[in-house]
Amino acid sequence: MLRLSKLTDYAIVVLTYMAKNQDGLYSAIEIAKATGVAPPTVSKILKELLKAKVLISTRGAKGGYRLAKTAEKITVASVIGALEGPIALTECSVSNHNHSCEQVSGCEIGGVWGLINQTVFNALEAITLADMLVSVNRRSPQEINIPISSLYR
Amino acid sequence: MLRLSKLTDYAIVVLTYMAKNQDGLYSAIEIAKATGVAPPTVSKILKELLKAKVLISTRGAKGGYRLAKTAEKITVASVIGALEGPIALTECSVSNHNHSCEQVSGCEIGGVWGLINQTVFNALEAITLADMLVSVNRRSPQEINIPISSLYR
DNA sequence: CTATTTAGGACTATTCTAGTCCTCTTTATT
DNA sequence: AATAAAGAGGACTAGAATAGTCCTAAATAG
Repeated sequence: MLRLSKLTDYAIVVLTYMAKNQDGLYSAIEIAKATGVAPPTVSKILKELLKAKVLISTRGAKGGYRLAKTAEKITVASVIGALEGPIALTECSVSNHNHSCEQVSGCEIGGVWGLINQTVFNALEAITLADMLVSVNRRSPQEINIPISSLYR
Repeated sequence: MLRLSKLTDYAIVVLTYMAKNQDGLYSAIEIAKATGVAPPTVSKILKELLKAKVLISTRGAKGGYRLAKTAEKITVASVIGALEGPIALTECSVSNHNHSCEQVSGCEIGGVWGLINQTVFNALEAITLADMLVSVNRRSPQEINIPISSLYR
Protein backbone atom coordinates (compact mmCIF):
# COMPACT_ATOMS: atom_id res chain seq x y z
CA MET A 1 0.00 0.00 0.00
CA LEU A 2 3.06 2.25 0.12
CA ARG A 3 2.10 3.08 3.62
CA LEU A 4 3.12 6.02 5.70
CA SER A 5 3.13 5.42 9.44
CA LYS A 6 0.31 6.77 11.53
CA LEU A 7 2.75 8.91 13.45
CA THR A 8 3.62 10.74 10.26
CA ASP A 9 -0.03 11.19 9.55
CA TYR A 10 -0.56 12.66 12.99
CA ALA A 11 2.49 14.85 12.52
CA ILE A 12 0.94 16.49 9.51
CA VAL A 13 -2.27 16.99 11.44
CA VAL A 14 -0.36 18.55 14.32
CA LEU A 15 1.72 20.79 12.10
CA THR A 16 -1.25 21.92 10.11
CA TYR A 17 -2.91 22.92 13.34
CA MET A 18 0.16 24.82 14.47
CA ALA A 19 0.55 26.54 11.12
CA LYS A 20 -2.81 28.22 11.47
CA ASN A 21 -1.09 30.65 13.76
CA GLN A 22 2.50 30.66 12.54
CA ASP A 23 4.07 32.27 15.58
CA GLY A 24 1.93 30.60 18.19
CA LEU A 25 3.50 28.72 21.06
CA TYR A 26 1.65 25.50 21.78
CA SER A 27 2.02 23.01 24.59
CA ALA A 28 1.73 19.32 23.88
CA ILE A 29 -1.46 19.01 25.89
CA GLU A 30 -3.05 21.91 24.10
CA ILE A 31 -2.31 20.31 20.73
CA ALA A 32 -3.59 16.96 21.92
CA LYS A 33 -6.88 18.49 22.92
CA ALA A 34 -7.25 20.38 19.68
CA THR A 35 -6.39 17.50 17.38
CA GLY A 36 -7.84 14.57 19.29
CA VAL A 37 -4.55 12.67 19.18
CA ALA A 38 -3.58 11.10 22.53
CA PRO A 39 -1.28 13.32 24.62
CA PRO A 40 1.68 10.91 24.98
CA THR A 41 1.59 10.33 21.26
CA VAL A 42 1.52 14.03 20.48
CA SER A 43 4.45 14.47 22.81
CA LYS A 44 6.41 11.78 21.04
CA ILE A 45 5.75 13.35 17.67
CA LEU A 46 6.72 16.81 18.84
CA LYS A 47 10.01 15.48 20.14
CA GLU A 48 10.79 13.88 16.82
CA LEU A 49 9.94 17.04 14.94
CA LEU A 50 12.12 18.98 17.34
CA LYS A 51 15.06 16.66 16.71
CA ALA A 52 14.59 17.22 12.99
CA LYS A 53 14.55 20.98 13.57
CA VAL A 54 11.08 21.42 12.19
CA LEU A 55 10.09 22.84 15.56
CA ILE A 56 11.69 24.96 18.26
CA SER A 57 10.91 24.30 21.90
CA THR A 58 10.80 26.36 25.06
CA ARG A 59 11.09 24.40 28.27
CA GLY A 60 9.59 25.08 31.63
CA ALA A 61 6.29 26.50 32.71
CA LYS A 62 4.55 28.45 29.90
CA GLY A 63 6.84 26.63 27.52
CA GLY A 64 5.81 24.86 24.37
CA TYR A 65 6.62 24.33 20.72
CA ARG A 66 6.56 26.63 17.73
CA LEU A 67 7.39 26.23 14.04
CA ALA A 68 11.08 26.67 13.29
CA LYS A 69 10.40 28.11 9.84
CA THR A 70 7.50 29.51 7.88
CA ALA A 71 4.91 27.07 6.60
CA GLU A 72 6.18 27.66 3.07
CA LYS A 73 9.54 26.22 4.01
CA ILE A 74 8.35 23.10 5.76
CA THR A 75 8.01 20.37 3.16
CA VAL A 76 6.09 17.15 3.48
CA ALA A 77 9.31 15.35 2.62
CA SER A 78 11.03 16.84 5.64
CA VAL A 79 8.18 15.82 7.93
CA ILE A 80 8.25 12.27 6.66
CA GLY A 81 12.01 12.27 6.98
CA ALA A 82 11.73 13.45 10.56
CA LEU A 83 9.48 10.61 11.63
CA GLU A 84 10.55 7.76 9.40
CA GLY A 85 14.15 8.47 8.59
CA PRO A 86 15.45 9.15 5.09
CA ILE A 87 12.93 8.57 2.33
CA ALA A 88 13.99 5.40 0.60
CA LEU A 89 11.44 2.98 -0.70
CA THR A 90 13.74 -0.01 -0.48
CA GLU A 91 16.50 -1.19 1.79
CA CYS A 92 18.92 -1.31 -1.05
CA SER A 93 18.94 2.30 -2.00
CA VAL A 94 19.74 3.41 1.49
CA SER A 95 22.25 0.80 2.55
CA ASN A 96 23.91 -0.49 -0.54
CA HIS A 97 26.93 1.71 -0.28
CA ASN A 98 29.03 -0.63 1.78
CA HIS A 99 27.63 -4.13 1.45
CA SER A 100 26.53 -5.62 -1.82
CA CYS A 101 23.03 -6.91 -2.27
CA GLU A 102 22.33 -10.54 -1.57
CA GLN A 103 20.28 -11.01 -4.71
CA VAL A 104 22.21 -12.58 -7.54
CA SER A 105 20.95 -10.41 -10.33
CA GLY A 106 18.64 -8.11 -8.43
CA CYS A 107 20.85 -5.17 -7.82
CA GLU A 108 21.58 -4.48 -11.43
CA ILE A 109 18.49 -2.36 -11.10
CA GLY A 110 19.77 -0.47 -8.11
CA GLY A 111 19.99 2.63 -10.24
CA VAL A 112 16.34 2.33 -10.97
CA TRP A 113 15.34 2.36 -7.36
CA GLY A 114 17.36 5.51 -7.10
CA LEU A 115 15.24 6.94 -9.87
CA ILE A 116 12.01 5.93 -8.19
CA ASN A 117 13.10 7.21 -4.83
CA GLN A 118 14.17 10.52 -6.27
CA THR A 119 10.93 10.88 -8.14
CA VAL A 120 8.85 10.29 -5.06
CA PHE A 121 11.11 12.48 -2.97
CA ASN A 122 10.82 15.36 -5.41
CA ALA A 123 7.08 15.02 -5.41
CA LEU A 124 6.96 15.20 -1.63
CA GLU A 125 9.52 17.97 -1.47
CA ALA A 126 7.31 20.06 -3.69
CA ILE A 127 4.44 20.08 -1.20
CA THR A 128 4.71 22.34 1.83
CA LEU A 129 2.74 22.93 4.98
CA ALA A 130 1.48 26.09 3.35
CA ASP A 131 -0.02 24.01 0.55
CA MET A 132 -1.79 21.96 3.18
CA LEU A 133 -3.40 25.04 4.65
CA VAL A 134 -4.27 26.30 1.23
CA SER A 135 -5.86 23.01 0.40
CA VAL A 136 -7.91 23.14 3.55
CA ASN A 137 -9.17 26.48 2.43
CA ARG A 138 -10.04 25.06 -0.99
CA ARG A 139 -7.65 27.16 -3.05
CA SER A 140 -5.20 25.83 -5.63
CA PRO A 141 -1.55 25.24 -4.88
CA GLN A 142 1.10 26.72 -7.08
CA GLU A 143 2.18 25.11 -10.32
CA ILE A 144 5.16 22.82 -10.05
CA ASN A 145 6.90 20.85 -12.77
CA ILE A 146 9.14 17.92 -12.11
CA PRO A 147 11.21 16.91 -15.11
CA ILE A 148 12.39 13.35 -14.60
CA SER A 149 15.58 13.91 -16.52
CA SER A 150 16.66 16.37 -13.88
CA LEU A 151 17.01 13.49 -11.51
CA TYR A 152 20.04 12.33 -13.41
CA ARG A 153 22.03 15.51 -13.17
CA MET B 1 11.12 5.74 5.83
CA LEU B 2 8.17 5.54 3.44
CA ARG B 3 8.90 1.93 3.00
CA LEU B 4 7.94 -0.36 0.20
CA SER B 5 7.62 -4.03 1.15
CA LYS B 6 10.34 -6.44 0.16
CA LEU B 7 7.86 -8.37 -1.90
CA THR B 8 7.34 -5.33 -4.08
CA ASP B 9 11.07 -4.94 -4.37
CA TYR B 10 11.38 -8.55 -5.48
CA ALA B 11 8.49 -8.09 -7.87
CA ILE B 12 10.38 -5.38 -9.70
CA VAL B 13 13.45 -7.60 -9.82
CA VAL B 14 11.40 -10.47 -11.19
CA LEU B 15 9.61 -8.34 -13.76
CA THR B 16 12.81 -6.72 -14.91
CA TYR B 17 14.25 -10.15 -15.48
CA MET B 18 11.19 -11.23 -17.44
CA ALA B 19 11.18 -8.06 -19.49
CA LYS B 20 14.58 -8.84 -20.91
CA ASN B 21 12.80 -11.23 -23.23
CA GLN B 22 9.34 -9.74 -23.58
CA ASP B 23 7.61 -12.80 -25.00
CA GLY B 24 9.44 -15.37 -22.92
CA LEU B 25 7.52 -17.91 -20.88
CA TYR B 26 9.12 -18.44 -17.50
CA SER B 27 8.40 -20.95 -14.77
CA ALA B 28 8.56 -19.87 -11.16
CA ILE B 29 11.55 -22.11 -10.48
CA GLU B 30 13.42 -20.74 -13.44
CA ILE B 31 12.89 -17.19 -12.22
CA ALA B 32 13.89 -18.13 -8.71
CA LYS B 33 17.18 -19.52 -9.93
CA ALA B 34 17.91 -16.53 -12.09
CA THR B 35 17.09 -13.89 -9.52
CA GLY B 36 18.21 -15.59 -6.33
CA VAL B 37 14.85 -15.04 -4.65
CA ALA B 38 13.51 -18.11 -2.83
CA PRO B 39 11.18 -20.24 -4.98
CA PRO B 40 8.09 -20.11 -2.72
CA THR B 41 8.45 -16.38 -2.49
CA VAL B 42 8.77 -15.99 -6.24
CA SER B 43 5.69 -18.12 -6.61
CA LYS B 44 3.75 -15.93 -4.23
CA ILE B 45 4.75 -12.80 -6.08
CA LEU B 46 3.87 -14.22 -9.46
CA LYS B 47 0.43 -15.14 -8.21
CA GLU B 48 -0.16 -11.62 -6.98
CA LEU B 49 1.00 -10.14 -10.25
CA LEU B 50 -1.26 -12.54 -12.08
CA LYS B 51 -4.24 -11.48 -10.01
CA ALA B 52 -3.46 -7.88 -10.90
CA LYS B 53 -3.26 -8.83 -14.58
CA VAL B 54 0.32 -7.76 -14.93
CA LEU B 55 1.11 -11.33 -15.97
CA ILE B 56 -0.60 -14.10 -17.91
CA SER B 57 -0.17 -17.70 -16.86
CA THR B 58 -0.24 -21.05 -18.62
CA ARG B 59 -0.93 -24.01 -16.39
CA GLY B 60 0.29 -27.55 -16.66
CA ALA B 61 3.58 -29.00 -17.78
CA LYS B 62 5.65 -26.55 -19.85
CA GLY B 63 3.50 -23.83 -18.42
CA GLY B 64 4.70 -20.60 -16.86
CA TYR B 65 4.18 -16.88 -16.73
CA ARG B 66 4.64 -14.13 -19.30
CA LEU B 67 4.11 -10.38 -19.32
CA ALA B 68 0.52 -9.39 -20.03
CA LYS B 69 1.58 -6.19 -21.77
CA THR B 70 4.68 -4.60 -23.18
CA ALA B 71 7.25 -3.29 -20.73
CA GLU B 72 6.31 0.25 -21.74
CA LYS B 73 2.80 -0.27 -20.44
CA ILE B 74 3.67 -1.79 -17.09
CA THR B 75 4.06 1.04 -14.61
CA VAL B 76 5.77 0.93 -11.26
CA ALA B 77 2.53 2.19 -9.76
CA SER B 78 0.67 -0.85 -11.05
CA VAL B 79 3.27 -3.21 -9.64
CA ILE B 80 3.10 -1.57 -6.24
CA GLY B 81 -0.67 -1.62 -6.43
CA ALA B 82 -0.60 -5.33 -7.23
CA LEU B 83 1.41 -6.24 -4.16
CA GLU B 84 0.36 -3.65 -1.64
CA GLY B 85 -3.13 -2.71 -2.66
CA PRO B 86 -4.11 0.76 -3.80
CA ILE B 87 -1.42 3.39 -3.34
CA ALA B 88 -2.57 5.48 -0.42
CA LEU B 89 -0.12 6.85 2.07
CA THR B 90 -2.63 7.02 4.89
CA GLU B 91 -5.62 5.05 6.05
CA CYS B 92 -7.87 8.00 5.74
CA SER B 93 -7.56 8.64 2.07
CA VAL B 94 -8.51 5.11 1.22
CA SER B 95 -11.30 4.46 3.66
CA ASN B 96 -12.85 7.78 4.52
CA HIS B 97 -15.73 7.49 2.12
CA ASN B 98 -18.13 5.79 4.45
CA HIS B 99 -16.97 6.33 8.02
CA SER B 100 -15.73 9.62 9.30
CA CYS B 101 -12.29 9.97 10.80
CA GLU B 102 -11.90 9.59 14.51
CA GLN B 103 -9.66 12.63 14.80
CA VAL B 104 -11.50 15.70 15.94
CA SER B 105 -9.91 18.19 13.63
CA GLY B 106 -7.57 15.96 11.69
CA CYS B 107 -9.63 15.20 8.67
CA GLU B 108 -10.00 18.77 7.61
CA ILE B 109 -6.80 18.04 5.78
CA GLY B 110 -8.17 14.96 4.07
CA GLY B 111 -8.03 16.80 0.80
CA VAL B 112 -4.36 17.37 1.32
CA TRP B 113 -3.59 13.71 1.71
CA GLY B 114 -5.41 13.28 -1.52
CA LEU B 115 -3.02 15.77 -3.07
CA ILE B 116 0.01 14.01 -1.68
CA ASN B 117 -1.22 10.60 -2.70
CA GLN B 118 -1.98 11.78 -6.19
CA THR B 119 1.41 13.41 -6.51
CA VAL B 120 3.23 10.27 -5.49
CA PHE B 121 0.96 8.12 -7.60
CA ASN B 122 1.61 10.23 -10.68
CA ALA B 123 5.31 10.03 -10.08
CA LEU B 124 5.18 6.26 -9.89
CA GLU B 125 2.78 5.98 -12.78
CA ALA B 126 5.29 7.81 -14.92
CA ILE B 127 7.95 5.14 -14.52
CA THR B 128 7.58 1.91 -16.49
CA LEU B 129 9.31 -1.42 -16.65
CA ALA B 130 10.87 -0.22 -19.86
CA ASP B 131 12.47 2.65 -17.96
CA MET B 132 13.91 0.12 -15.57
CA LEU B 133 15.57 -1.76 -18.39
CA VAL B 134 16.79 1.46 -19.92
CA SER B 135 18.25 2.48 -16.61
CA VAL B 136 20.05 -0.83 -16.28
CA ASN B 137 21.60 -0.10 -19.62
CA ARG B 138 22.69 3.35 -18.44
CA ARG B 139 20.64 5.42 -20.84
CA SER B 140 18.35 8.30 -19.94
CA PRO B 141 14.62 7.89 -19.55
CA GLN B 142 12.28 10.14 -21.42
CA GLU B 143 11.36 13.59 -20.19
CA ILE B 144 8.19 13.75 -18.12
CA ASN B 145 6.56 16.77 -16.53
CA ILE B 146 4.03 16.55 -13.76
CA PRO B 147 2.14 19.79 -13.19
CA ILE B 148 0.67 19.69 -9.72
CA SER B 149 -2.32 21.75 -10.69
CA SER B 150 -3.42 18.97 -12.99
CA LEU B 151 -4.15 16.90 -9.93
CA TYR B 152 -7.10 19.12 -9.20
CA ARG B 153 -8.90 18.74 -12.47
C1' DC C 1 9.88 26.63 46.01
C1' DT C 2 6.49 24.78 43.37
C1' DA C 3 3.86 23.96 39.36
C1' DT C 4 4.31 23.39 34.64
C1' DT C 5 6.26 21.79 30.70
C1' DT C 6 9.81 19.75 27.70
C1' DA C 7 13.80 15.87 27.19
C1' DG C 8 15.00 11.42 26.71
C1' DG C 9 14.36 6.87 26.96
C1' DA C 10 12.50 2.23 28.28
C1' DC C 11 8.99 -0.80 27.65
C1' DT C 12 4.93 -3.62 25.89
C1' DA C 13 1.20 -5.34 23.16
C1' DT C 14 -0.48 -5.64 18.84
C1' DT C 15 -0.22 -5.66 14.05
C1' DC C 16 2.09 -6.58 9.80
C1' DT C 17 5.41 -8.87 6.87
C1' DA C 18 8.07 -12.40 4.98
C1' DG C 19 8.43 -16.65 4.02
C1' DT C 20 7.05 -21.59 3.92
C1' DC C 21 4.14 -25.35 3.00
C1' DC C 22 0.18 -28.12 1.67
C1' DT C 23 -3.42 -29.63 -1.37
C1' DC C 24 -5.87 -29.19 -5.65
C1' DT C 25 -6.20 -28.39 -10.63
C1' DT C 26 -4.49 -28.26 -15.25
C1' DT C 27 -1.87 -29.85 -19.16
C1' DA C 28 2.08 -32.06 -21.94
C1' DT C 29 4.19 -36.17 -22.77
C1' DT C 30 4.66 -40.97 -23.36
C1' DA D 1 -4.52 -43.68 -19.31
C1' DA D 2 -0.74 -42.63 -16.37
C1' DT D 3 2.63 -39.65 -14.87
C1' DA D 4 5.21 -35.60 -14.25
C1' DA D 5 5.45 -30.68 -14.41
C1' DA D 6 3.60 -26.57 -13.37
C1' DG D 7 0.26 -23.07 -11.65
C1' DA D 8 -3.96 -21.82 -8.05
C1' DG D 9 -5.30 -20.84 -3.76
C1' DG D 10 -4.90 -20.69 0.82
C1' DA D 11 -3.34 -21.65 5.70
C1' DC D 12 0.11 -21.03 8.77
C1' DT D 13 4.28 -19.38 11.62
C1' DA D 14 8.13 -16.73 13.29
C1' DG D 15 10.00 -12.53 13.51
C1' DA D 16 10.07 -7.60 12.99
C1' DA D 17 8.07 -3.19 13.14
C1' DT D 18 4.67 0.05 14.94
C1' DA D 19 1.85 2.43 18.03
C1' DG D 20 1.28 3.86 22.13
C1' DT D 21 2.23 4.39 27.15
C1' DC D 22 4.87 5.59 31.06
C1' DC D 23 8.66 7.05 33.98
C1' DT D 24 12.34 10.05 35.54
C1' DA D 25 15.14 14.14 34.86
C1' DA D 26 15.81 18.93 33.65
C1' DA D 27 14.38 23.65 32.90
C1' DT D 28 11.77 27.83 33.83
C1' DA D 29 7.89 31.14 35.23
C1' DG D 30 5.87 33.13 38.96
